[in-house]
Amino acid sequence: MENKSLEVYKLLHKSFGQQHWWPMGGGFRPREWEVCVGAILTQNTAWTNVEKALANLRKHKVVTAEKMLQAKTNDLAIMIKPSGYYNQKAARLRGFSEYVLSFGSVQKFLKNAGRHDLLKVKGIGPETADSILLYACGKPHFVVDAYTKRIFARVGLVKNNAGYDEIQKFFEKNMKKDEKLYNEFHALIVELAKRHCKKKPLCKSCPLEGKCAKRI
DNA sequence: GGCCAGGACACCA
DNA sequence: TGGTGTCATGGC
Repeated sequence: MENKSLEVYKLLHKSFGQQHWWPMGGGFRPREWEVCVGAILTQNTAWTNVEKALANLRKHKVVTAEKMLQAKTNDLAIMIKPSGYYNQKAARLRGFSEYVLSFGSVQKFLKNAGRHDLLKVKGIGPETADSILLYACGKPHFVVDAYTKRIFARVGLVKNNAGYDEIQKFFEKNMKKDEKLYNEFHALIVELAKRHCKKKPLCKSCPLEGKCAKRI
């Protein structure tokens, strides 16, 4: 069978080039812990707002799971306020920190984390879990976000009403389980969505030949 | 001033 | 099991 998902990957990669997303990236390589925090803070939130929240956490030196548990939930909420849903996310960050430290250390968590148990942590859904497993733990879990659903439904590779697991299975079945490939693919999908949104459609220069036009 | 952004969860029928 | 409301800031 012709591998359509890989074909889309190649088209995007050819058009946009290497994305250098964390933690593989070029200049700035955040520590794995910050990748986990970013995955939680970016829930339904623009990344520019997440960066402001991360900068506040660095400014107050709340840069480890231990520090996050030591901080008061209210103080944590104020630090992450720019990322929105701050009360909810402050509680989620503390709950996640507690879970991570139950492994003994962040390094042990990164090595031994499993999707099934991660999903039991309050505030960690499928996308956040897979983002953490892929970008922090370096394990080959394909991340399915809202862009992935819209784009691949539009080009006709997944059903409009397909659920998270179904879409993830589509990619993981059709491509080799490769952490670097999944990392780059997800980054390219986000890049396509950024460049080709309702306000500034790429139209003629869209790598998917306009099939994903209108709104991604 | 409205819409949207790299979701998840509680609640209800 | 699926649909709906809620959480909330900042950029355009």
